[in-house]
Amino acid sequence: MSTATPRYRFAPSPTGYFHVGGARTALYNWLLALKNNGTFVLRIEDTDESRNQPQWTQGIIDALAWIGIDSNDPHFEGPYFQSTNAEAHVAAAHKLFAAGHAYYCDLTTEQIQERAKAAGLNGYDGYSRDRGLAAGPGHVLRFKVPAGKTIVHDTVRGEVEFDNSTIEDFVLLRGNGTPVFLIANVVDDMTMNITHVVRAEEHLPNTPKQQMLWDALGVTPPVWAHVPVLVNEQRKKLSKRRDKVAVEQYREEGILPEAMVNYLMTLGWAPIGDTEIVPWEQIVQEFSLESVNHSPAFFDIKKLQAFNGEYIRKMPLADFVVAANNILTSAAATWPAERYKPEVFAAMAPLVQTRVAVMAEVVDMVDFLFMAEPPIDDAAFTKAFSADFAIPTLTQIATAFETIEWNAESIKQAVEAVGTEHEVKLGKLQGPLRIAITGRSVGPPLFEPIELLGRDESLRRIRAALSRK
RNA sequence: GCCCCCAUCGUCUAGUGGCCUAGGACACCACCCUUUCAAGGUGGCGGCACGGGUUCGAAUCCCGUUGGGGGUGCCA
Repeated sequence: MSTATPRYRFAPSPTGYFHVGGARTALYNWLLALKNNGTFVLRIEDTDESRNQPQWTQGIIDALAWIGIDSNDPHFEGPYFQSTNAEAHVAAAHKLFAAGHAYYCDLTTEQIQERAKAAGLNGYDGYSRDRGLAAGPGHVLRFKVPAGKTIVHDTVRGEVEFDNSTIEDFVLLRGNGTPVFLIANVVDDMTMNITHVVRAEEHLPNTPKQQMLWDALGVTPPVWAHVPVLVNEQRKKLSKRRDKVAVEQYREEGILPEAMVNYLMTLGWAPIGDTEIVPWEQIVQEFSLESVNHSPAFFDIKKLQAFNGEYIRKMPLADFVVAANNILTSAAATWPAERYKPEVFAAMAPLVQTRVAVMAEVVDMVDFLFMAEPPIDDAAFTKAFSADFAIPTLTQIATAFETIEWNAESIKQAVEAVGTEHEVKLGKLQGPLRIAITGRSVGPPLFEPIELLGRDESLRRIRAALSRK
């Protein structure tokens, strides 16, 4: 509740690739820091014995940078590592013990369960509260939850009341003396002078416990805010196991960071007016925690892609060409690298830009220009060549192609002339031609790429298709 | 089981007691445009979970029901 510079924090654990839900939480904290001229503190919560991998930390920093959270920005502070502060966590726990707010217990998990079962209760019953145990191997330190109620003031949800009798005496220090998340998290927030804790709703049940810790340690708790979780189509919290949640994966597919950020911000919140596609600056200006929804939001990949398509179309052509070149020269390319011709793609780019929702799609859109033998879709081939006009018109088109001036306009005219003669509309007529040239039944407009491909290669492909039958 | 949160078109949302005959976006459908496919344009389909209150008046306030979700670790 400090009146000084607000300090927000994002505290992920480095247990894998970066989760879109984490991205959203980070974004909230970041934009609040920007909006209120505060600080965004990155703290890596790496105290899990087994699941941490150092390389994930860099992954987090890279992913944050990708969505615009720049570690060089003056609003950014960190990263800090929770494991570094283990001594402070233990010290705080000892302080709690010394002050009578905590006690040691030697019961094993199995014994606790047995007792609970016998008593018809659930969870730990406070058995060791008054046994006066000292620290020792296998003794956990538990917090002595006081009687009464704990009221959490949550910026997004209002007041949430918990009856302390429903909260068991939770563990602060493990049997081996190491601190547990609840205390580590609180002590770190304290030492880092965090004023606002903005995190996902799954932490709401932890909050009364943490608030009791702040109180017992004699420090005013921060402002709490719990934003709703992101869910999948089954309305379950997004999970690494069954859902596509890796930010890195979306990046690789060619989701633009601006689109990802904009989309994420429309989950649980909406900018003023009838437009959802808005610049980040506007979001920073209009956003408030008080206005975020209270219910979980479905992370809809289709809509993300629609946003992305719109962002792609809004890009200046030159930027689009650069972005596409990155994909086209990456491992995603389906042709030998030396066959790629940037100038050929550049000529095609305007025709491609309105036709892709994610950048990865440009590969299939132009592959026939760079592959020596683009594979032919058999079903599409059979269908296109089953028309009785197919062979005669295509044959005639080939003949015309031998002598016409070689540019898109006259190529189009030549094809149209054949269509007029056979009374076949251009839409139908181009079917066999398209298959012959591209191997597919759909794609970008045909005549420009035919020009780009060149007379000889175009004729070769048409004749190959003709003799395929 | 227990604790907590939540509830507007299929989905994301606008809406903070009269401006609501409930607005927009994605998806879907139709038409226009058109060189296939897109893009663009126009139009359409479709919603306040239910039941009680409060009020002159309720999507908006209260209670209950139902339905969802989260948590319930010596994980974070």
